[in-house]
Amino acid sequence: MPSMATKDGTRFNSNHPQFKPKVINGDQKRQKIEKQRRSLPIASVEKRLVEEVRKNDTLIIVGETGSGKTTQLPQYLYNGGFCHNGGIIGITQPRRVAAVTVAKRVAEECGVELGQKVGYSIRFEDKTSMSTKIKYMTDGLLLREALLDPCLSRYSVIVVDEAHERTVQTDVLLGLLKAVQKNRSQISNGSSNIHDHVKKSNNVKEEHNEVRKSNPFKLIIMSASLDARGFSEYFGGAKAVHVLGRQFPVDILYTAQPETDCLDAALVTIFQIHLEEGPGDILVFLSGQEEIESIEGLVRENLKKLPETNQKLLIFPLFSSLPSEKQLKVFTPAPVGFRKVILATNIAETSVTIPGVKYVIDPGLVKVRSYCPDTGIESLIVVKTSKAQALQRSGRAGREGPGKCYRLYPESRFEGLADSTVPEIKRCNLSNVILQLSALGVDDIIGFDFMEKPDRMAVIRSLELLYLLGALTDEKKLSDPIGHQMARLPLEPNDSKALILASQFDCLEEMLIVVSMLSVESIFYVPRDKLEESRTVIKSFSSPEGDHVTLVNVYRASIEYLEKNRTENGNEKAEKNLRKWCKDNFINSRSLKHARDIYSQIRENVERMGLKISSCGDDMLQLRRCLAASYFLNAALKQPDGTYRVLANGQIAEIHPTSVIRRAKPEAGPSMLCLERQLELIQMLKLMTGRRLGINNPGAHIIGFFIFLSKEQESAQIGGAYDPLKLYVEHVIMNKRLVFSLF
DNA sequence: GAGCACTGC
Repeated sequence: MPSMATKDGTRFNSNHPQFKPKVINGDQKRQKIEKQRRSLPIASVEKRLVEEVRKNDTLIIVGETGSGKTTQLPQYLYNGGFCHNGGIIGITQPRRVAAVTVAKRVAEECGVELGQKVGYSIRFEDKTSMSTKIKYMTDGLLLREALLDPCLSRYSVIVVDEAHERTVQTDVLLGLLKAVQKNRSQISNGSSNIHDHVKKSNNVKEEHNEVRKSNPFKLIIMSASLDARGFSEYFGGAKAVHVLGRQFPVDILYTAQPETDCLDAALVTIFQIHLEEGPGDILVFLSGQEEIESIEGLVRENLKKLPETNQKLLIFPLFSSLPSEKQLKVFTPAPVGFRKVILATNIAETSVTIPGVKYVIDPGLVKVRSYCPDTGIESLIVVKTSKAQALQRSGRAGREGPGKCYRLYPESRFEGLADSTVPEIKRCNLSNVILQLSALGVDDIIGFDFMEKPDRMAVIRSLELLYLLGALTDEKKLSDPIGHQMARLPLEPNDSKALILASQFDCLEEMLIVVSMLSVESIFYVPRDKLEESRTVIKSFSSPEGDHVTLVNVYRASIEYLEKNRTENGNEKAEKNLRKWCKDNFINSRSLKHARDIYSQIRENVERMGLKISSCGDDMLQLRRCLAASYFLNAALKQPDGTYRVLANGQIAEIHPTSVIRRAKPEAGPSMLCLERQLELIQMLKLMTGRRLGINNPGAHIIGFFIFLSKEQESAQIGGAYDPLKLYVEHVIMNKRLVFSLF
């Protein structure tokens, strides 16, 4: 009889009819939950943990997977009286789904309605109320809250969960929390010297929360990595406690020799497991969509060559841009006698947990974002994983029972890997971080107390951009009103600036669409086998004015479809039909929905700021000018040989093959636009060193990543006080001066 | 004619 162990250790027979789940009454349910709670590893140290928090203002908790720290600790603290005096417990998560699912679970455990004592708050969704005491949220959201209330005066405890992931948001938050803690302890000691900015921006709340603020502020950092030293040192030698986890043992296997062809090695290993090992699904970690799709083809091909009885292997690709309905398929259990193989990116490392996985194949590579401060370009590169990451991957095989992990490299290579992944803050563009910190009153970014300092040149680059966008003054303070407005918008600085400009040039309605669409993952999704068909469909949206206007067309078309459908079929049906419409038009409906959410949020933001919202109808000239003015650093010149050269750094650029202006290669004619992100990729490939470009290149066409102007237009009177061409050329010159003075 | 890892406000 096959039997399975449930999470709480009870055993049940999965096939026997009498064990089908019965409707259980409330009391039984409570008892079951209580039993589960008590069986968690962390339960045995509840008293000690509460005591440690009472004794220490900052505590590091290292809890392995399955310890129950995320759901239990906040409840222990609540019961331990940490919400007295009206303060609340905030727990931050790097991901939205985690905040939501954990909050739901804890509300259930507490036997309360979600949104009352226990709630969550994420972008677009706030399930909290006046009575909420335990609040789960994303770390980014807490950062936004800090802009309105820099002392975080509502909170008596903040728990930063998954701190080992070291996202940009976590790192900024840690620095901020450290400062808040210092400020609040000074206030409670009566020696207040809190920053002026904090006082000014918080006048009303200050009085309101005076009582609470005098309470000490407890800070708890939770990490899954075994090494707590870094966090402890950063927080002045804070105490660290360890909580055991609950994981099944995973056998680690290495190859004898280094593999030359990773894909081939992965392929061989898949079949080796499939043919020789017992039941259990296989999870393979790959670097990206391309790799996944090619290995998928190879597995299918090889499978056909096997005897029919051995062909019972089901293949599931899994990556973030895959439409949701295809992603969901990995959760359906394999039919009896079948085995699943999941070909996944990093998404399966933390974000998605797939039941049934017993075997993990880890080629030891990962695609990461990297940032080159010299060129200011972000790109994606494939690098070796860290030890911590390899550990995280192998752990995916031991969720439900003992498992095996096949590392496709020799053990000696493992020893040579970095202990942990380089924190994101050291490999990304910092302009948004700096904007946020400036809004919090931090003027000296280089001196800010980061756990790990970002590259100095990267800071300078980003300061430069913000200065050129008009967000910072000469004194590196946030400018009024532009800087303050930009900091309030949840967008990239360039996009925020585009909105502000658009409000002055009567095209804010359209710019709202553009920045919303630019904020989401790629809007078109084309399956490999439908390449030809997609081309004609997508063409129906494309505008000779460029990719931005094309995005406006897509958005408008979808809204028009939705609204017409709504009046005929009602809201729910209309949304359903829209998803079908998206599929027919090769649009990723998840991305479109996301864009619509962002649109409404940003629209509300700009309304509150008092920006004028008007539409330019079908005349997109001003819209393009505003884009050129905000993305001026991407301005490039067309060379006589047909290539483009970026003015700000002299790099050779090319128009992306998916751009609607790829073919047009802008002749003299209307201005053209194309997608900045796509060009950045090409730009990266065509790096040019050395020679910097003269502005007065005869015969050259000025091109933005966003705007093309022919020679004729360049000399023509653009008129009015607003001249985008002049504007960005001036800016570029200014930028060059700045850059050179820094070298 | 080429390709975007994963999050987040």
